[in-house]
Amino acid sequence: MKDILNNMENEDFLFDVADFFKVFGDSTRIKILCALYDKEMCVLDLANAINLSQSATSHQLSLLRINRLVKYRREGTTLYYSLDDEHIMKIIAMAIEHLKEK
Amino acid sequence: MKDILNNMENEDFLFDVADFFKVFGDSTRIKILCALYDKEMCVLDLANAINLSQSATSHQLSLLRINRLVKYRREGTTLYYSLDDEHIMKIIAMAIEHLKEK
DNA sequence: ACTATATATGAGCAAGTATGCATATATGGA
DNA sequence: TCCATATATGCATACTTGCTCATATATAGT
Repeated sequence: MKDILNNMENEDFLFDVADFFKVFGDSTRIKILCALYDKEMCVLDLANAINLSQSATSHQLSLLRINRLVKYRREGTTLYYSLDDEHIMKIIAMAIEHLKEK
Repeated sequence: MKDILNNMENEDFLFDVADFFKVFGDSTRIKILCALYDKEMCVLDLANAINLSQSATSHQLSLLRINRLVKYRREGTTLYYSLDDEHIMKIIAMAIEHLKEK
């Protein structure tokens, strides 16, 4: 890890690492990701499931999209969102395990 | 994951999960954790290593302490900080792997 | 072209947070 | 006890962020 710290080029990389965690650091987004683990969902159903406004849900989905944690497919006017990467739930599961231990 | 969402008791748990990630969602704290991966360090050396004031460094260490990510041992007036859990760097390493892929 | 439905987006606000400054606390030595 | 060194902490501030409201965009049907 020392080489990561000493190299200025890699200092930028640590920002990326922090930003990556930042995406998971919000309970609304965690709820969205957990909901999508079970099945793909459209925005309104997702909003109802986590008890949040359509707008707020869409804003958060946009953030998750930018960070490539979710993807979507269109069917008419409806967008069905799903997880972009199996990897993601493993990371959340890891955190859950860690929390259960302590 | 569905049962986590539907159960109100578990809704609190999702806040804990988000809070856990929130601690990692700051580049200063990531720098501290990476620095401590190599060896235990006192506050001032740590502050110099990551180019931050003593005060700010201490504030962040306090946060890391509360969340049980770091521990310390005293030697005179000096406190030597180290990682509290081997588990922690695995989580960071997982994020790094994820970022390298995309 | 008009309307309805589903979603996205920009602006603004309130709440949270990271940092620096000043100061307090703690330990050890003279 | 007084001083020096190392660290912690309360407060103020600038910055970030998640939400709501209003509005824009997109698709499909009539």
